Parts: sequence; structure tokens; C-alpha cells
Amino acid sequence: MSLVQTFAALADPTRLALVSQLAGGPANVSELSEAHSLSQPAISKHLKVLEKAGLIETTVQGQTRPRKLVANNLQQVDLWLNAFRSLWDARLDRLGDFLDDGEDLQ
Amino acid sequence: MSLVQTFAALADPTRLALVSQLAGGPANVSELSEAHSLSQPAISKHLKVLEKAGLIETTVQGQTRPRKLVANNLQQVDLWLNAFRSLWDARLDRLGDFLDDGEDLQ
DNA sequence: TGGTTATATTTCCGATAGGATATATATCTC
DNA sequence: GAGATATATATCCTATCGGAAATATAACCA
Repeated sequence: MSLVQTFAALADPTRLALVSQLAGGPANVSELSEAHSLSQPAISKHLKVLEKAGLIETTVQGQTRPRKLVANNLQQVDLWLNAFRSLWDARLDRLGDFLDDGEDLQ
Repeated sequence: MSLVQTFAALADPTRLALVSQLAGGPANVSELSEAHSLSQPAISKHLKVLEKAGLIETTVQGQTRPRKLVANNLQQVDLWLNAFRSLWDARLDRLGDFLDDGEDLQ
């Protein structure tokens, strides 16, 4: 839920890779275990961390429990970055104007 | 330098607060120590982590060593988020069009 | 019901993190 | 050169992390 918790969840190479993979669609534990060459308990533990951080959700499909990505907390990171984005994006002002114009802009 | 290292550096409440403060301009160790109610060695250790992660730089001004924010690795996070931004930003397509038009767009 | 597959939980381990205190180093001032 | 101030480094402590292996639970299938 907190930014710190989100960053902590992403601060591990395995979990970062899991998130990237899940961006391509849901996957279950055995698939993830194979893809990342880690034991099933290790993957389950990582998934628990990601879920507690609100980055993924568990769905139930019979015997399997596919995990899927949840956008919200990544978006929170994006919003947090707003405070710094002017440091590198010189076009920010005009970008702001653009977004302010909203859906009406053609 | 790596994304994981960046996230790890941000995955601590004190360091996250340090980064936020430094977004408002450089500050030296004693100022940061006071502002965050931590011992000077603790702050120095945090600053070392942030510097190794490339998030801050040390400048030398006589006796003091003010730290200042470095944008690049935060921008890398921003770029990494691009892979996920479509999950929450419905206006992404039109935003892409806008950016493609570049500096010529009024 | 019994076996098989998918996943969770428990236990144990070595490594690392974050803090405080104590001490070293460097720079300024007199 | 002798304080005094700013910061770095070393040491120690406790807590947590990431992994493997063993075991438990749950769902499917015959």
C-alpha cells in the first residue's frame, strides 16, 4: 500500500522479473517457478510479498492459482515521480497543458 | 545503476524522505540528520546507499558536503513504467501522438 | 477412496540491513 | 598548531531476507 512497501517489493531481481512477466498476462506458480529457475516455495514467498504490496492478485482456477498484475500501486509510483519529472523532462509544461485540455482535445 | 538497486535505495522510509527533501535543493549531513531525527552516522550510511544507487551526488563546500539529487535513475524508473502505463492511462495513445509531434507542436 | 498434481506453510540457514556508540579524519578559525 | 565543527568509518547488535528442503493442504481424476 505504501510507496516504501511498493519499492521494497520491486527491490529484488526475481520479483522485478515476476512483475515484468505478469505484465504479459497472468501465470500460475509452476509456470513462474520454471521460468525463473527457482523452487516453488521460493516463488510462492515472492508472490506473497508482491501481493501484500498490492502489486498482484490471486485468482483461482480449479487447482491452479494464476496471479495477475494490479495497476494501482505502480501508478502511485508514477504519481510520485511527478514531483521529480521536471528535472529531466523539459516539455513537461506543455505536456501539462495538453493533459489539462482533457478528452475534448482532438 | 540497475533498476533493482534504485528500488532498493528507495525501499526505506528514511531514504525516501531524504530524496524528497533533496528534491527541494541540496542539503548537508547535519541538516539532514536534524530534519530526520537520526544520528549522523545513520544518515551518512543512508546517503552512501543513495549515492551508490546514483540517486544523489556529493559536492564539497569547505567543511560541509552537501548532497544533491541526480535525475537520471529516477528517469529510468519512469521509463520502466512505460511498459505498464497503458494499464491505467487510457490517454496514452493520444499522448504518444503528442510526443511524436515533438517540439514543433504548438 | 486413493493417487496425483498444484500450491502453501514450516523450518532452518547464512547473509544483509538499519540503528547506536565510539572513534578517526578533515577542514575551518584563532 | 590547537580547539571546534562536519563528516566518515568501524564495531556491535538485533531483525529481516532469500533460499532450500520437508511437509501440509487442497483440488482433480479414476
